[in-house]
Amino acid sequence: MDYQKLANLLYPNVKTSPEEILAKYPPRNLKQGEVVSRFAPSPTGFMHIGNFFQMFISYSLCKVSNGVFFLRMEDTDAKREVEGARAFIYDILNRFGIKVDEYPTLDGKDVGNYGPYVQSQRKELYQIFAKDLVARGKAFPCFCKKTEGKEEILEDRKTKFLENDETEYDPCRDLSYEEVKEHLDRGDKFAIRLRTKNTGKERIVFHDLIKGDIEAKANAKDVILIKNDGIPPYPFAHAVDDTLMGTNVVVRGEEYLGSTPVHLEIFEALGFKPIAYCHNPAVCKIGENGNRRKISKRYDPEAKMLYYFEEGYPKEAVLEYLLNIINSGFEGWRAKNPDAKWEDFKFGINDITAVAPIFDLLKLNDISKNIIAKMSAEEVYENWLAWAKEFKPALADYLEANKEYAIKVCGIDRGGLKPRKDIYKWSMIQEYFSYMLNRPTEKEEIDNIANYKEFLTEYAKGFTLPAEKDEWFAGVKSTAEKLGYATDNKLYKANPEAYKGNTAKACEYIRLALTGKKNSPDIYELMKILGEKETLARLKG
RNA sequence: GCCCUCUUGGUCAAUCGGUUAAGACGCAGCCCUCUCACGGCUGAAUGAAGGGUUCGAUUCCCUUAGAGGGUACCA
Repeated sequence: MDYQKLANLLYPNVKTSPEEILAKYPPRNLKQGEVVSRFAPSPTGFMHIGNFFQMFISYSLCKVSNGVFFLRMEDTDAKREVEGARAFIYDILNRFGIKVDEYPTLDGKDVGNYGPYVQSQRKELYQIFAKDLVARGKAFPCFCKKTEGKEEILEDRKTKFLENDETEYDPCRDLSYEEVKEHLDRGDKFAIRLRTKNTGKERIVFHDLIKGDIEAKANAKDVILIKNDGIPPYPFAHAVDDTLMGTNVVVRGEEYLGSTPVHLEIFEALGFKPIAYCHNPAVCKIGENGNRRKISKRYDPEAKMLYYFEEGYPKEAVLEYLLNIINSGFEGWRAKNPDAKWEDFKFGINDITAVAPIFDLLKLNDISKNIIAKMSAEEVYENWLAWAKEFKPALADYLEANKEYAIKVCGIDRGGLKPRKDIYKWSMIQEYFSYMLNRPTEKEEIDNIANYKEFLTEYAKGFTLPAEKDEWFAGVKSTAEKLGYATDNKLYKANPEAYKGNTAKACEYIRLALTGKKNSPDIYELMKILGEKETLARLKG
């Protein structure tokens, strides 16, 4: 069989040789240990935490090694493309401050020397390598009926392939030149399949950066290299693209682990050096049946990366949380370096998690609380305002019109050694400090509380806001004492019947009058921010 | 069915043959205190099961179980 002749029959217009292409993509000039990796999303929807998780591992490996991180748009499946999805990918990356070294711009230009970075623009490249494979007898054209639905494919395969799991040789692998020509003359479309060299008995070992050495059965299927629409499915595109682009670590989801032997054989057939793999597990949730299940956009709002912005989580909180579940070294590092930026964490390749983590919103909240607790009142205000501008314009207007006051509110119990840690997302501040932004409503119920009115009437008499907290507290105590409240808690506890209540009770009344709530930050601090006039108005009801 | 991966408290997890099996979140209690929070202290809670190997297994090996993934002209 003259394979070269066959190749020319299949691809009469492809004249370029693989060598010429390879020469155009010289090896990158890298120092020892520098990682070249990529984020290769399909523009099929809104960015999912799983994509982001995987991207973030890839990005971190590049960053810690001072390597190259690039973006490749995998848009070979035009049917699944969703409008706006491309722009959305860039939007999320930008929001999180993820810097990409090489990428395709939205209007189709390339930044970087190893493009095109959009797969749909690389069709010729794939055909050059496919033709070469045919010419060397390592691949062949397949004219089997293309099927639309999965069932049909499987039905088709049942009759086509052996059931013994040893080999899956395609019936077209031994078509003669004449038979191929006949098909072509009839106008039949062809796919290209790999002519596997294996017999189903061979085993291979490959190394995974997370899981270590993995032994598996070598590929023994004549897998598709080029679909009959001329576009390669993932494995062939991966081999060609990542080789030409100089990728040296491929970070991808665990779902690819099983097909790695296929990829390895394709690399070998092409004469390419294999690339290191890092198969990361999926982010999970506990399902209704108590088992792990992949976190899903449909059921879990937190699966969508935009969710964190809608809710108003600081981006650092989300990133740190992810680092926390990606890399077991992070939390310890954070404990030792409480004030360092997350960017300074030395991401250890050996510490990447091998177990599918269960997403824990409570932990995220905790990390977020600590991050927000370290911010100044001005920073909180700016973040809150930026969030409101995007998601709650009316609130943004209020915040801008009352900037000074709003900053004071943001500053409540902030700073100092033991800052308050209640707030973990911007969207909760408005409700949290609602009583500072508006007078409390639902007064009637409060007014009916026993002794409430009596105390406040007395307390409001001649009320002035002292300059010192001690003085203020003395005032509260004096009113309380006058009305028969205990100001010494030990005495009160020993004999509660003798009193109307204690200082705590008195403070509760004041707090209710000011905030409408039984819990709030320090009363005196609130009074100072509200001002004497507003405080008095609220005390008088 | 077959193939691959994973399995330490509720969650994230440390240990890389010898520890009273760290730490964080969450939970409970106590202290502080004008409430709540913060902070401090204390506590409950973990090696999937069964076999080996070893003086000694959470750690190494095997079996089983469970979970996840794959088994497409999807990625």
